[in-house]
Amino acid sequence: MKCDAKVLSFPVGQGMARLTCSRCSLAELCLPDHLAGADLARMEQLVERSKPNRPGQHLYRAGDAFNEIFAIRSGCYKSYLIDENGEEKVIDFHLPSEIVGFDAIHGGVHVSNCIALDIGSVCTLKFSEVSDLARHIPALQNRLFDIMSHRIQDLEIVRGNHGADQRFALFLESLSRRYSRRGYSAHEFTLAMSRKDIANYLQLASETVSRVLHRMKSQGIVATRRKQIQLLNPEALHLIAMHGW
Amino acid sequence: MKCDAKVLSFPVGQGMARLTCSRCSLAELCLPDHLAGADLARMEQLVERSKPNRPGQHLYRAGDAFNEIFAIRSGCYKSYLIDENGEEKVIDFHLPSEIVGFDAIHGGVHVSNCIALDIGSVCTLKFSEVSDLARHIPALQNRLFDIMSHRIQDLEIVRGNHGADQRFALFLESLSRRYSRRGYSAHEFTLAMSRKDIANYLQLASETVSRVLHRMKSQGIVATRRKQIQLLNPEALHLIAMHGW
DNA sequence: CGGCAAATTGACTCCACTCAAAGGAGGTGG
DNA sequence: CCACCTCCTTTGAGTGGAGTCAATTTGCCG
Repeated sequence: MKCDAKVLSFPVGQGMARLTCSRCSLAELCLPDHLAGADLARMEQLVERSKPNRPGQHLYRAGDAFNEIFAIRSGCYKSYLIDENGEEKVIDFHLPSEIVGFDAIHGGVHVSNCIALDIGSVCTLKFSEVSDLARHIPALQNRLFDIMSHRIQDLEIVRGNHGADQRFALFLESLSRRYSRRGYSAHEFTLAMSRKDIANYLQLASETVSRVLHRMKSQGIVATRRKQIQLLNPEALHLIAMHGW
Repeated sequence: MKCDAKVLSFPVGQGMARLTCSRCSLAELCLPDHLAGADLARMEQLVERSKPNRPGQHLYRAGDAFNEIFAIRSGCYKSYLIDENGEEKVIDFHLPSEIVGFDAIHGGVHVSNCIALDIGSVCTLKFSEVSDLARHIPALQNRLFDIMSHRIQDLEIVRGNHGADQRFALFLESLSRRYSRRGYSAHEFTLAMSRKDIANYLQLASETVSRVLHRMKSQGIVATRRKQIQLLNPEALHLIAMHGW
């Protein structure tokens, strides 16, 4: 269990600053958005920075007691369910600054699983402390409602009966948008998840994802090398995302 | 526009009680669950009872400013989107005690539409007032988080790549469960929505819904007369819901 | 009764799944 | 360092289930 978690959590003075929300580049996309001054300071005291997760490590599993929510600091995480037949169902992928765990407030027990797809780290917050604090800081309460509302919006809007190409194009556009908002390139990024995971998420067979990708590559819309993907023709991609092939 | 809304909202003394949360049979499924005494009284003051909605009347439309959430008192409502091609996409159906509007907190503007499918009525609550009050009543804040979390859970879990029969069976079971919790029969209820709406919601063609229904009727699993449906063999229905046909 | 919309039924098509096999990438141990 | 193994990905061929188109029946409301 030897790892440099301590170094990350409590860096040793000089040069490297302590990682606080106020210094975090993701703060404005994350929980403390619209918080400042004393409010931000109080909020920061609730944050516990965990040691990095290795690929395959779980943040939580279905059945675990719900106590905390997690703000993703780095890496890519996957939420999934195991259905009554033992089949895995990918719910969503999560990128830095996104917050996971809200689906477990109701019932007090996690219903989904969350696993790291690559090396990544999260900030951990006891939900009871966050909600207590929210009663004293309206902006924080608003922020919590806003995040959950946003999640509901996303889930409601995703529902849609599209063809395979359209679904995949929408998926790429979603990733592109989210990456670029976080300061990464909108046109070249890493697909941290396997084709199988993508397929499962999009409710397609993994072979179909391969074929879609092949079609898009042959038309010069995207290029791939290993897990890297480039969007060479975002306009064409957008057309597919809108009106199918 | 002549209707007896007034009678429903402000009944005239004798016999019929004023409709307050404390006297509402749906209270424990609705927003004021776990509230009592003075807290419940303060909460009730925020509630505004609207006049009944006629079929086809909108509670809100996409683009409307978001100010209030609605607790459904009676009737069946439908949430839907209009996509970029002008196609309607049914998000969900809502039964009494369910609360709609949470998806509009983020952005402050409604993204979905909500329409009455039959005669029904709702309680209206200004969200800003509710959230202000929630800061003083922890149980109310918890309740709000709980309801939104529950909604997220439901939306996450529904995602699934099933066959037509399985999807329809799951739909019937969901309605059955919800109706029975509300004191209605679990085995006989009204499908307030059209076949087209059901099909749209389940992401099927309406013809497919007809065929599924035909198959189930011919096997004695359900019976229909007009919009009424009876579940004659819930066990068989459950098998279909679990493992497909 | 008449007219219109919703629901059903039938015939045909097509897209995505399944099954199957080959090609690559990464990891392990000798 | 290479051989081997395994898992992931890609590619191909054939099938099936749901969609589409079209015609008919049923129910609804004036």
